[in-house]
Amino acid sequence: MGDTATERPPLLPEPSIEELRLEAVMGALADPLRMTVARKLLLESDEFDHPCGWFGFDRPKSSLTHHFKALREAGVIHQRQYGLERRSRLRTEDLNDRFPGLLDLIASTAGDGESNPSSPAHRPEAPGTS
Amino acid sequence: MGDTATERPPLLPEPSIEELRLEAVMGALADPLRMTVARKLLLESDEFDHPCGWFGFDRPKSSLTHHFKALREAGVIHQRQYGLERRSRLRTEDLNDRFPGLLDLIASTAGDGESNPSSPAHRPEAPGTS
DNA sequence: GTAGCAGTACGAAGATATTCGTACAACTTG
DNA sequence: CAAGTTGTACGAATATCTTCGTACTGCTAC
Repeated sequence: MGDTATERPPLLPEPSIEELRLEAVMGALADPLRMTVARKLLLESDEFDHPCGWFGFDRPKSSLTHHFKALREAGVIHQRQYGLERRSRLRTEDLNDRFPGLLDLIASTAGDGESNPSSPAHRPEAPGTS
Repeated sequence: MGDTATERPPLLPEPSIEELRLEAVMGALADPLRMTVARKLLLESDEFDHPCGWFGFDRPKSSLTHHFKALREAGVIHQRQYGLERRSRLRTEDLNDRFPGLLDLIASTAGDGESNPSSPAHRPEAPGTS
């Protein structure tokens, strides 16, 4: 598994660093589900991209696609086309560079609202194939 | 009279510090006009409450009332009933206490979008009652 | 007392965002 | 190769937010 950067699938269209606007980012993060995505990506993921099934939401798939797209278009996450599935990753560097303190803010308010929407006996297990 | 704190008009209903939610604050700040209000209050005002005419927006009055109410209900500003007019003030302490770094974020992105919508020859003068 | 001013309350129209069902495409497994 | 799985694309209904016009209130000035 030569995990070099050049081996990765292309990046889906997204705003450049210069185009990032604080209002748009905040608008994206105003939704509880999307805030949960960003927080989970920030706290529980390392450097790997995660498919949208990794988050353990029980919403319809179409809704999830919509929200992830909103996050990408606001500049909060990267999205790559890993073959069939589209994996997401927080734009940590860009956000820290453009809006220093924002990610700390998200991390520090972790226990604020709802963490996992609903999956009491259905823990989000790793997408590993057995 | 002595201008003590007890002399001031009552505070309009607002969420307590414990009730402040980051998502709600970000939702309020997602609007350009409301972001401008918060930024202007943060950078150009001292400790005084300002009437909504101080900001120099040329929108209809009803719209301004709506936006200021949204800011208050999200917990971004205080509002007091100074006689006839309703003056606004940033909840600096509460926001810094609850979401440290947020105000710095707003201040640092000052030159991002639009600053003053329109008031070239109508500088905001102090609301002093002569 | 009368006229003028500034701002809020209320209601409705319009735009926008969210939610979801269904159909389709590509990979994986046996 | 056939079946199953996962996720996206598209479209429509719903809910919500935004915007604005109008009417009303209370103070100020002369």
